[in-house]
Amino acid sequence: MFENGHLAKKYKIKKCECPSGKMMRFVEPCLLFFISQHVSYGYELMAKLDRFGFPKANPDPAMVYRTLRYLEKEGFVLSRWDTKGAGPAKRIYELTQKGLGLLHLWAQSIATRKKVLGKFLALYDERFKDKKK
Amino acid sequence: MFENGHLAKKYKIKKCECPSGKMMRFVEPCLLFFISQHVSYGYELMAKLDRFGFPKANPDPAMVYRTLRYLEKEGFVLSRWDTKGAGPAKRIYELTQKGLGLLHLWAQSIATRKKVLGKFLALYDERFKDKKK
DNA sequence: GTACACTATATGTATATCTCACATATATGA
DNA sequence: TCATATATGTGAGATATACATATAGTGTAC
Repeated sequence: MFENGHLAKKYKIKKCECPSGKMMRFVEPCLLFFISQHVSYGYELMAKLDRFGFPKANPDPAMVYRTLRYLEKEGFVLSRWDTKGAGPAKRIYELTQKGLGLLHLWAQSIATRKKVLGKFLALYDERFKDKKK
Repeated sequence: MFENGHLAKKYKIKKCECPSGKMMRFVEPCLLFFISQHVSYGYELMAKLDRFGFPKANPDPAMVYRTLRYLEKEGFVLSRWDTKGAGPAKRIYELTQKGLGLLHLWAQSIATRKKVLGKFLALYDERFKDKKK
């Protein structure tokens, strides 16, 4: 649903036309980054994703697990099973050199994107500076 | 293809794993913003999109025209045919109040996303500050 | 007078990505 | 034993993007 209910109400936008503002495949760099900090596994990584704007309440396991398997298939991460700890077995992921490279690529890509958003907001603010309450 | 060919080369990422960093449905706010500046039409709007990172060389008409028709269907813009000028008839679009509202919603959403990207980059820079050449 | 480039709008389809719902299994405590 | 928390996954459908193609008016160079 809307993040800004009052604006939606003001302009009579009833249906959720949801300007999501989400970035495509953004889980990927997030997972790579977390793994670069410390080896980890799906369930743990999933819980960390709210730091980057993913919904804390009900995170979606589908994207996380599928992305992790994809990253391993392509050689960006390696996994091994951990059956030592309590509870069900965990699939522990660690970053490869190639995965580190992909993270660096993502970082540059994200920096570029941030600049574009900054430009949009600058022009937007300039255009509507008088109309602000 | 890659925006950063040298990094891709360095880490031997051959296939285009393309971290696109693109935001979902980003054409929509761009079109709304341009129309908010001045009434316009598809072909002209398409040419302006490179200001927000869309490829200048071969822009994709499909997204532009389909988004414009969607925006009109939902009442965010109005259109009329302009047969006066030279060349084929243009479909001129103008913003409605509802469309202005959607633009404001988008702006807030984009500001939020920019913050998230900033946080990612801050943590990334902190993590890899020593490794920078 | 016609071939070509430029302007202008639009659709068709394949692929990529996301969302939602569901399925499975292990350990732990009531 | 039954609910709950942990843990990993898949399937189907919806949505978004990418790439290709279709149609047509206008100006101009030959």
